[in-house]
Amino acid sequence: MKNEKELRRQTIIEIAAREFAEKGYDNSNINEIATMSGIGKGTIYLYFKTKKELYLATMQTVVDLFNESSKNVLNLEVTPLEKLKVCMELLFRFEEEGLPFLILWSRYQFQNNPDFQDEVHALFKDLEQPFCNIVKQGVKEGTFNTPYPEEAGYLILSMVTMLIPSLQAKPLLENVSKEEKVEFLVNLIQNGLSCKAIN
Amino acid sequence: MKNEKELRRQTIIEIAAREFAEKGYDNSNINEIATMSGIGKGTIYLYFKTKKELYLATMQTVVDLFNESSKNVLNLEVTPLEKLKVCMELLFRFEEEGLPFLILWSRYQFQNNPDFQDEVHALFKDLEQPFCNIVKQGVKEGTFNTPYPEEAGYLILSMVTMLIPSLQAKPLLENVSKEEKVEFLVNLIQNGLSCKAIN
Amino acid sequence: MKNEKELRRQTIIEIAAREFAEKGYDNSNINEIATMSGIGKGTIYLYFKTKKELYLATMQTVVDLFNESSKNVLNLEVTPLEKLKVCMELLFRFEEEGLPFLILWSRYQFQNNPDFQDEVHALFKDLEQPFCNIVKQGVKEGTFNTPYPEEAGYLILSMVTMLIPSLQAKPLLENVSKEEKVEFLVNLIQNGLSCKAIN
Amino acid sequence: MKNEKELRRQTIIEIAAREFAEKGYDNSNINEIATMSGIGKGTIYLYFKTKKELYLATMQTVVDLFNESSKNVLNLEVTPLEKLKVCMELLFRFEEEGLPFLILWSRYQFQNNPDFQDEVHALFKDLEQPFCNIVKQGVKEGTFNTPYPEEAGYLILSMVTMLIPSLQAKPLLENVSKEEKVEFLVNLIQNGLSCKAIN
DNA sequence: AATGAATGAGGTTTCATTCAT
DNA sequence: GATGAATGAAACCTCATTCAT
Repeated sequence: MKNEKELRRQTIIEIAAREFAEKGYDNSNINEIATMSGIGKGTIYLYFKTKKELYLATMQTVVDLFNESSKNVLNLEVTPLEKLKVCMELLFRFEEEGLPFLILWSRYQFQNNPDFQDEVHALFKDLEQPFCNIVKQGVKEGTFNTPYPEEAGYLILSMVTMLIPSLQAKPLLENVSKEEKVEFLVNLIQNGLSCKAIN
Repeated sequence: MKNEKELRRQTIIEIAAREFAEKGYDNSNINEIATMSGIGKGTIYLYFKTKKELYLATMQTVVDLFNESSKNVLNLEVTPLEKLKVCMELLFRFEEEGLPFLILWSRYQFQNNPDFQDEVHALFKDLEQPFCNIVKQGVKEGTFNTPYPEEAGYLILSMVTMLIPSLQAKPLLENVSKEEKVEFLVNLIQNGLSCKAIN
Repeated sequence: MKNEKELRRQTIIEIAAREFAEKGYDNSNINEIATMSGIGKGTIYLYFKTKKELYLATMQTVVDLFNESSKNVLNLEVTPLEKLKVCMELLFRFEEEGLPFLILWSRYQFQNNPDFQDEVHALFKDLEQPFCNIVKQGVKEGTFNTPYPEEAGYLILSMVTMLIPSLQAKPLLENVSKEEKVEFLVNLIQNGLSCKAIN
Repeated sequence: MKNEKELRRQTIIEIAAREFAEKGYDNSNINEIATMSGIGKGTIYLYFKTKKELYLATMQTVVDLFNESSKNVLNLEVTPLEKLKVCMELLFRFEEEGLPFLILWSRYQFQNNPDFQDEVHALFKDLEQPFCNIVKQGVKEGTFNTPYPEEAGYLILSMVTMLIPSLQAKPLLENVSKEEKVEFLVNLIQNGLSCKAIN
C-alpha cells in the first residue's frame, strides 16, 4: 500500500524532473506530466498540492540524490586526492544515471535560477558539498594549502561541472574519457597551470 | 532623431534585462517592463515585434557588452598572467556596472537555461572567450602548460564566476576584496592547491 | 456520456451561430459566447481549439442542416415544378427554424464574405443545390427548357432568398404568405413577366 | 486647393474600398490604407474622423457610383426590355471598372452584412433601383405583367448579380460573354423556363 | 481512490486614435 | 498642413486548480 503510493510519487517526480529540466518550470505542463506518468491529471494533486510543491519535491529529490551519492566518500580510507577523484567520478556518472536531476541541480547551483529562489535555497541548505569537505579535511591534514578551503571546494565543483557536456552550452571534451578528465582536473589542482616562467 | 530612437531602445533593453534577470523570461511582464520604462505597453512593440524578440535583443546586448569589454585585453603588452588578472577584474567589475546583464550571461553560460536555447546559442557563437584566448596564447609562448588550453580557459572562467557573490546561491568571499580574489585565483592557477604531500 | 458532450457541442455552435450571424466573425466574442452558453470561457476551448475552428464548425453545421433539409426532395414522386415548390417552402421555413444558420448561409452564398474564404469554400463544396438538381432533372424530362440548367437553379435560389425578409436590407413582401410567394415565383419561372407586347 | 483636397479624399476612398472589399471592415487596417494611399496615417484623420466614418464615406461612394451609373437609363427612349438590357450591361461593367465598389455593394445588398447596418441602411435609402423602376414602368405600359413589380425588379437584380463571377463563391458562366448572359436573362424574364408540359 | 471536465485569471499582442513637431 | 511615434483598451488563448462522479 504505502509502498505503492511512495512508488507512484517517485514516478511522478521523475517525469516531472524530465519536464522541468527540459522546458523549465513555467513551460512544464501538469497535464503532460500526468499523461506521461500514465495517471490522471487530478491524481497528481493527490500527491502534490500545487505545481510549485511538485517542483520543490523534485528539487528535494535532487538534494537527496546528491547527498545519497556523496554520503560515503568522506569516510573512505584514502588520501584526500583520491577522494577528490572518487567524487569527480560520482558527479560525472550522474550524466548517465540521472541527467534531469543533474540539470536541475546545476541550474540552481550555478545559475541565478529565479524559480522560487528562497524555497529552493532552503532545500539546498541541506546539500552536502563533498568537495568542500575534502579540501577542508586536506588542509587540516596538511595535504592541501589554501587560504579559502571552502571556496576552493566550490571552485573544483564548478570545474568538474564545466567538463560535463550535457550541462554546457558549448560542450567541452565531449569525446574524452572520464578518466582523462579526472586526470586533467587533478593535475590542474595539483600543479596549477605550471607557470614556470613566473616561478 | 535616430539617436533618440536608439537611446530609447537601449532603455527598454536595460529595464527588460533587469526584469528577465530577476524573474526569468516567463514571469517577466511586458506590461511591467513598459511601466518601469515609463512608456506605454504598445510602444514596446514599436521597438520589438514580440516579447521573445525583446529577450533575444537583450541577450544580444549581453554578448555585445562582454565583447566590448574584453576587446582590448588580448592586445595588451603584458604577460599572459597579467592579462588573466585584467580579465578577471573586468568580469568582477560587471557585478557593479551591469549586474542584470551579468546574471543573464551566467544563466546562459552555466545553466541549461531552456529559454529559446537554439536562438540564444546562435547569438553566443559570437561571444569572445578571452580566458581561452589568453591560455592558448600562453601555451604557445611556453608560459602555460596544459593539454586542453581552451577547456582550461573555460575552467578559469567558471572559477571567476564562482567568486562573484551575486551569481551564486551561496555567496562566496562576499567580503573579500577583488584584489585578493584575483590573487587567490592566480595563485591557484599557478600552483594548484600545493599538494606537497603527493609531489 | 458521449451524447452529453455532443449535445453541449451543439449548444455552443447554436449560440455561436447567433453571435456570428448578428455581429460577424470579428465582433463576436468568445467570452460572450461562453457566457451566453452558460459555460466558462475555457470550456469553449475544450470543444474548439480556436475561435476560427468554432466558426468553421458552425459553418459546417450550416452545410449539414441544409443538406439534411433538402435530402429527400429530389426523390419525391412529383413533377419538377412541385419539387421546386417544396424546396422553396423548405428554404422559407428556415427563417423561423434556424435563422442564424440561414443568415450565415446567405452571407456566404451571396456575399463575398471575407472570413476564411478558402476554408469555408471547401466546406460548401459539399452543399447540395437542390434547385440546380431539380432544374437539371426537369430539363432532362423535357419539362424545363434552358441552355444553362445549373445556372438557372442558382437564379431561382437567389430569387427565393430575395423574398426572405430577414435576409434583405430592404425587406420584400414582408406580409405576404409563403404560399403566395411560392406562387409568385413559380409563375415567374413558368412564364416570366409575360411580355406580350414583345411576343 | 479645394480640388486637391477632394482628389485626395477620393484616392483614400478608393484604396479603402479595395481594403474593405478584400478583407472586410475589421481586418482592414488604417495604417495600410494610409501607406497604400501614399500619405501619412495621421492625414487620413484629417479627412475622416474615424475608421467608421471612412467606411461610411466609402459606402456613400458606392451609392453615388451606382446612382450615377443608372441615372440616365430610365429616360432612354427605348422599350422597357431594352432598358433592362442596358441596365444589366451597366451592372456587368462594374466588374471591370470598379470591382471593390461592386463587392461592397453586393455585400450590403444581398448579405446580412453586420458592419454598421443602421448607418449603411440609411445611406442605401438613396440608392436607385433601376430594375424596379423599369418593371414598374413596364407594368404601367402593359409590357410586363406581374402582381409585384418592385419585387420583380429586385429579383432581376439578384439574378444579374448571380451571373457576375467575382461576386459568387462558385463562379457561374465564367467564360460566357456578357451579351449571352443578358440574352439568357432576358429570355428567362420573358418566358420563364418554358414549362410547355405544364402549360 | 482516481479521474478529467470545467473554470477563469492573467498575459501577449493588435490597432484605432491622438498630438507634438 | 502633414506626419508617425506613442498609447492602452480589448480579445484570444493557456493552464493550474477544483470537484462531481
